[in-house]
Amino acid sequence: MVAKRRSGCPIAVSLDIFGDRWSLLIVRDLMFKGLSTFTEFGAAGEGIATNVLAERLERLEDAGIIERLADPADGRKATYRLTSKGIDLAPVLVEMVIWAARYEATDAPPAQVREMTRHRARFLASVRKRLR
Amino acid sequence: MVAKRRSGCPIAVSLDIFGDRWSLLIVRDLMFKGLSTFTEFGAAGEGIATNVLAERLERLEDAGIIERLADPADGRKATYRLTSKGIDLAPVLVEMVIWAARYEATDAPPAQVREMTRHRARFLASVRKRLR
DNA sequence: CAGGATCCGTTTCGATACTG
DNA sequence: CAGTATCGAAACGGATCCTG
Repeated sequence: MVAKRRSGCPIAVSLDIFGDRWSLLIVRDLMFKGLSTFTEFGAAGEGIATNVLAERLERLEDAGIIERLADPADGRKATYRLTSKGIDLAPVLVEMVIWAARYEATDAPPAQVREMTRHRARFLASVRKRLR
Repeated sequence: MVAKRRSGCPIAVSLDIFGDRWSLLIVRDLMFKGLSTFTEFGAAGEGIATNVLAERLERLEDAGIIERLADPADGRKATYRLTSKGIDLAPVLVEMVIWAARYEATDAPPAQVREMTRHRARFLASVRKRLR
């Protein structure tokens, strides 16, 4: 990891998360789709390779955005979930979804997207409650 | 450019913008720093190479997020500015800045960041007004 | 000189195969 | 199931060159 360069604007320091396609998708899957295991991310994403997935999960964990919970009964099994820092990414994700639904979506937005758009605050509250 | 894969969630279709570090920085520079020329982006960013900058400007223009305005008097000179689609990225950027300022910023947030955090709606309105 | 385009060595990515 | 190892392909960044 290269040392962070200084900048007047704090967006810059978070580019490792925001500037990466896979990290964002993993957070989305955790936040909106209720996924939590390695295999689920691999299957549900848009085709992330296993090595890349492993590296991004580690990076997100190092950044304190997700935490890894090893199953005490079965060492092989592990689940991931968002930390409070990760949950606080919800407004960012929601704004992305709203923007994308408006300008980029090709098919009709699903119900969840409509809920985000029409009742943003209520939707955010329900996400927080569910993930906590 | 690879064909877009289908997905239930519209974030996926916008990864060309959201999943790229440089595109995000260019939009930020246009939106919050008032930059508008090739050279300004190159100097003010965190060290983007000219070839990469040229390609991202083209990509953002193709996506309809920025538009290129050639100076009719001086063919050498060109300025870029956000389209309305690009301006509508403001809420996303603002949420990113707020999040980053809370969790990642190492130095005290500048005045602009405080304004975003404390008076989000007012700040967004002023951005819209200035960029229109 | 501004705004790129081209070339090229290096890094990173990603698909597949493999392993505890 | 949850990841490593490998390796070719793509992207990056730096320098330089081109064009108006």
